[in-house]
Parts: sequence; structure tokens; C-alpha cells
Amino acid sequence: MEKTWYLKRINVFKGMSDAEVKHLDKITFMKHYDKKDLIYLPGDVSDQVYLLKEGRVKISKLSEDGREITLVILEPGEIFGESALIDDKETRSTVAEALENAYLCVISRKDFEEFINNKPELALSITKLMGFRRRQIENMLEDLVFRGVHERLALLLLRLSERHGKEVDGKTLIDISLTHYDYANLIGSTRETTTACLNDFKREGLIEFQRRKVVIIDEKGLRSRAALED
Amino acid sequence: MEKTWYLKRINVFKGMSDAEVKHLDKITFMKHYDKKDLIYLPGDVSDQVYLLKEGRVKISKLSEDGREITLVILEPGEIFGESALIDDKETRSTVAEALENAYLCVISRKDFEEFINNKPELALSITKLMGFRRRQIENMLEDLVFRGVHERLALLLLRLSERHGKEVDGKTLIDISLTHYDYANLIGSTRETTTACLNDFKREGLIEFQRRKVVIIDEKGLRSRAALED
DNA sequence: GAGTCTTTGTAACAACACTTACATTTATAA
DNA sequence: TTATAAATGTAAGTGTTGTTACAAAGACTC
Repeated sequence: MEKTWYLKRINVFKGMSDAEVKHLDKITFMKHYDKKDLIYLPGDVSDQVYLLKEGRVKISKLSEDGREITLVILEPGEIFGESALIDDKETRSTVAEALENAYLCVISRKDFEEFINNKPELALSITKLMGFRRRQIENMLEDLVFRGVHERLALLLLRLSERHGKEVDGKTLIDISLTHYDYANLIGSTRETTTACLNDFKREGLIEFQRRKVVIIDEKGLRSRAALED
Repeated sequence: MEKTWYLKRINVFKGMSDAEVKHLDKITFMKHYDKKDLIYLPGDVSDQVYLLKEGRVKISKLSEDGREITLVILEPGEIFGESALIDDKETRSTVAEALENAYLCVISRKDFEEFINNKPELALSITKLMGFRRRQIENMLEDLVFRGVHERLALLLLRLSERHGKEVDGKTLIDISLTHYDYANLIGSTRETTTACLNDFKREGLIEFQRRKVVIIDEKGLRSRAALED
């Protein structure tokens, strides 16, 4: 598969000329990761930026005792590890893990900075991306403080359906295979409580399961479950 | 008081020439806020960026039922409202409130963007700032999920002492007047539990109160209280 | 300086969610 | 296909934190 095909659709690179894409292509190399492979770990030096071409990647924070809170699940076309651009000699504060088999484009911090330097619009895109992700995290924080587990889970499912959902005859399939453990980490809860909540929603006829995927049957119902704890 | 004096020490503007500061001065106007005045509210249009010259400003998120979680307390010299740069026609998702009498420099988004356009280093500073603040929020999120109230409060006090602290014969005075309600909002807890925790720390000889300020007596003790709930 | 509003102290009670502990089902690998 | 590991279901028990409800102290205003 041709790398440039992907590069063009990486959102921050949208609107780039073919020549620019070609140049980017030169300073980039491709790397494959199997499902469950770690791309970087807390403490690793932040000297690379990644473009996710295929597969999905999960970015999480870890506690000393092995607990995990997931900040975001990335879709193909998204850039990550961009905090490498912020500071020299900074180290990663998160883990990046491939949720599925994944192909990445890797760029060294140095090359990427050079590449950006003459492209103010690109720099702006990166800034906007930073700001956007910051707002995402702020919203997670808000939910964590103001809402209970049922609400958070309902909200999560609705957001996942927006981001990774596929319409199938009225219903919405959330097209990622996640374990209950994964869901728990996305809402800052435990596996057991999350299992219970998911089954509550199923019993209420709001969702159903398809292998390891969730199908939203009653979006409106979920929505009211998300808005105000009943 | 001369505005330019301040402009030079706003961190993102560090290293700017006098001419540039002068230009910035032209597109800027000063505004005063009394203690408890609101600078912007959720829903307001994000068309201005602020430079905090004097006083302190608190940035918070609000819930529908009036609860509050504080994201950061800004010191003189810091820029805020910079998310206005991210998107046209975007509205504020947070409140900004003056904790003390405050002087701000106000710049319209448009002017600021123009000003930045020819200054790649400044654009980079802004990007770094975004990234930095994102990491702060990520750390708050982490604490909220992984730690209990005592730990979070101990951590908060240590962080406040780094950021706003003044050494006074061995002890560290946290030189901001905050109510217990404010502390609660900073750690995502309630006023009552926070009062209780503060008094626990006092009884343990870790801190003492000076009017509405906290003095850290036993930093090491606080540190161990922050690391692992005893 | 008196009165009012704000802030702080405290305690009983309730509740949501975490722990712990297994059983059972479903994947994955040999 | 079988063996082994991973993921899910469920329930009882516990605990931290939030809730509710006042009383008292402190701060600000007229």
C-alpha cells in the first residue's frame, strides 16, 4: 500500500500540495504494530511523532499499581505523540498501545519541526489539534466529577458511536472490539461495575452486544440516561 | 502603571524586541476587574485573548446544577483565553473569574492572529503553552481517578506551594487567599470533606492556617501523605 | 458598632461504587 | 481439538465520600 495515499488524508495535512506530501514522504518511515503492541511507554524519550494510517491506537495513563485510564482512542488518519514537539528532552507521560494491527508513519521530532517551520498553516493546525484535545480531556474531567458511572458510560457509548459508529438498519454499530476492561478505563471505573452497567443498559433495551461490539438500539433512551441519572 | 512593563514579562512574549512590544501595545487595551468579577462565561463568544498583568484569575468548569471544578489558577504574567485562537465562532466552555482585583490586557482574536502570523517563534510558544496546559489537565484527570481526597489535597497544597509559595523561615506560605470551597473545587471534592481533610492535616502538624492562607510546616509529611494514602 | 452575609466546624446518615471472590463463558494457541 | 488463557457474570460486604443539617466564628457593610 502506498504511503502517500494515506498522508494526504491525515487531517492536519489536508490541503497540502503533492510536492509537500512527497517531501513529507521522504522524512517518514512506516512501521507495523500487532494488536496489543506498545508503541511507546511512560518514560520513553519523546522524539518522534506518529501518523496513524491503519488500525486503532489507545492512549492511556498508568498508575503505579497498574491501573489505567484511557484518554483517547485514535482512528486512522489521526496524528499522535505530538507532545514531542513541545519540549526537547521531554519524556512520554502516557502509553500508546495498538488496539488492532496498525500501520504508522513515523517522523523524528527534528524533521517534523523543520518541515513545519516554513508552513505556518500547518503549525496552526497542530496548535488547533492541541487545543482540541485539551478540550476533550477537560470534558472527561468534568464528567468524572459531575456524573456517576451510568451517566459516564451512556455518554461514552454515544460519543463512541459518533466517532466510530456505523449505521446498520436504524441501529448504530460501534465498530470497535473493546473488552469491558477497556470501557472501564475509558470512564474511570472498574471492570465489574462496568459489566454491571452494560448489562443494565441491555436489560433496559438500550443496547445489545455483537461479539465484542456494542450496538445502540435506543439512542434516545441512552441519551436520557446520559443527561440525568434516573 | 505602564502596560509595556508587563508585556515584556508575559512568558510567551519573552525575548520580544521593543518594537514588537510597542506594536503589541497598540493592538491591546487594559481592563480592570474587581475581585469576584467574571471575565467570561460559558457560552460567550471566544473572540479575545487575555494577558494577566496583576491579580489572579481562576478558570473553572460549571455543571448545570451550579457545581464547579477549577482547572487552573493563573498568576500575573500568564496568558489565557487562548482557545479563542483555535476556532472561529467558538464559544467559551469555561468561566474565568478574578480571584483578586486584576488588571488584564485584552487583545482581539483577529489582531492577535495577525500579530502571530509573522512570528513563528511566538506561534511555537503558544503551541507549547497549549500542550503544557493539556498535560496539566491530564494530570488532574489521573489524580481524580487514581487517588483519594486526602492524597489529592496534599498534592494540591504541594503544587500550590511550588507555584504560589513564599519561603518564610523554613515554612512555606501559600500566598493566595482561598476558601475551603475553592480548595474543594480544585480537587473535585466538596466543601465539607475538604474542611475535614484540611483539619486532619492541621492536627497531624503538616500545615497551619494564617487568615485565609495555608502555611506548609512539614513538607515531607505532606509529601508522604500525597504519595500513598496511609 | 450592629447587623448581615460568608465561611468554617462537625456529625450522623446514606449511597454509590470499589473489593473480593468465584463460576461460567468465550477466545486463543498448541 | 483440546488445553489454556482471557473475558464476562454476579453477588455479598465494605468504605470513602457526598449529603443534610446546624452552630459558631469571622468578615464585610451601612
